Amino acid sequence: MAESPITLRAQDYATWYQDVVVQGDLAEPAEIVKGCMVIKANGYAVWELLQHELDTRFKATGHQNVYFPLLIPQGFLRREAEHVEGFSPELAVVTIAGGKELEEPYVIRPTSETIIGHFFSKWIQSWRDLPMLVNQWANVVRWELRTRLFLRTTEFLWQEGHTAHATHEEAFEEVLRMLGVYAEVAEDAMAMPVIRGMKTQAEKFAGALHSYSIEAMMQNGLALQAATSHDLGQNFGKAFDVRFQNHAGQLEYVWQTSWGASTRLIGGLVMTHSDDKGLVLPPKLAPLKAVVVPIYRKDQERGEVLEAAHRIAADVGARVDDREGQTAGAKFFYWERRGVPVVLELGPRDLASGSMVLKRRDTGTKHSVPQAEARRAVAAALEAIQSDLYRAAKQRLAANTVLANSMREAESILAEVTAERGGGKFVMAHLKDDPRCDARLKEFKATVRNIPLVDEYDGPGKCIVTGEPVDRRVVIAKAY
RNA sequence: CGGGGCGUAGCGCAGCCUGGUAGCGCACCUGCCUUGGGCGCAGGGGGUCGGGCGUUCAAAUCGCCCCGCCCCGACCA
Repeated sequence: MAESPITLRAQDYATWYQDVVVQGDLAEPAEIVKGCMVIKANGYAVWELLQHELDTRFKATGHQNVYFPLLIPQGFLRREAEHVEGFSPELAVVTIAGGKELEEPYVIRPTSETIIGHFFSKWIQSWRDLPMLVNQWANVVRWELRTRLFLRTTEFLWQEGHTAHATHEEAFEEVLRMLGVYAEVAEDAMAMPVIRGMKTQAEKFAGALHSYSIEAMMQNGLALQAATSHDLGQNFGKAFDVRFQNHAGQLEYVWQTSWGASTRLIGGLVMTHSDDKGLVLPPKLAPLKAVVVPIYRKDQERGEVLEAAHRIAADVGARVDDREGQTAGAKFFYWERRGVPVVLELGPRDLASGSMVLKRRDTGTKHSVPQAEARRAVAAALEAIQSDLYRAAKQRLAANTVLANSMREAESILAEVTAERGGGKFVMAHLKDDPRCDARLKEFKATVRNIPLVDEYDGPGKCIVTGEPVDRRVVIAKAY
């Protein structure tokens, strides 16, 4: 028996993750371009399914897709003080183009609030132009020091929604609406439970009034910020002079929002469901839902088996793995590593009995099914896998969430946690939204993930740093 | 930027200390054989040993310089 190409989770979780991504043919490190990755066909197909889940919901909530330039005049970033401070360290800048030094360098967009603010100011004159609801699917570049496939790469793919509204109330509704869209895609399509909440002032988006996030728990207990939605207030409106005339004829600055989710979601998908054998994909995001692996010895068997395999595959919408020169066993491992939810085994014994063997990727269980019921059996299995994966993830989240009532307690729970070793928890504690409190957590490399919108615990309590009253517990964890 | 490690076939590595025909496993190609969880046998192709300079009759191996990558730290709305 060949040795598994995948490091065991218990041995080194971070290496396991990298192995699953590479062996599952999702992506590989670009190597020749520091910190970047090549998204391979299997990974890109997952991304396309995710895009579809998101995009249809964006459109259903009234947004239209647009596209803005990759390059942004450097001066644009400086117009919003917090924004430039937050992003400057991680900018890639173009200083030479067409063989000549540019008078004003361009930055490669790390996000597009600034350039979109510029155009909003051209497009918006009247209350009749509002709300302005646009979304962009794009690539962005952020020069991070530490990269990991999908979770944090120098260049990544994402969508960024940008909206402008006449009132703060309306903008705030939009912020929560889109956070809800993200949560729905995470939970329904990705089978990944999330906690909706507000970021602390220390952790918010550079230039926002408030940021909101959905936070998921990976198998090693680390948190992953899966998507964000920002209440930008009038900050960018003022920086880019985006004004409109209200019903009374007065000029007002617009209230803006922005919200984004990226290819990072694929990393979350991997670390929510996959196992020591490799990738596990929830059926709704599996590019291939089922594969038929034919098994035969003699030429005569081969013909009969392949014929039945193609008939069944057409019936259930599966692919037949009819590659020659590879044994059935090798094919089982191949599809297992790639996360295909259901594998149907079909050999001479099955032909004789008019059945087939259905194997679930998530549980590894096999059972025999009459060929006549193939379609129904596969559909039922896919449905069961989708809901079982969600249930298991939800259970893990609950099992690894703990309460803490002092800083010492929180620290002792999280101090030794790393991405490699695992053992992470979501520590629920009362903490004031004050950068000095965030700073105390940083001493042991933890952060406030968010302040949940819905309090599922014991309501008000005393901040474990300042002793001041706060109205609910926050999520403290180590994060990617 | 500080500390550590590594560059030898597509991938993973040995060889270097003690200079003397560039090797192993996987992958790949051909043929036969096999196929219910990574088949086997036989034959075969593939290398400026990261780059430059030096020492030497002779350098993957010794010396100097340079480049790149990885890990830990710092950094990561």
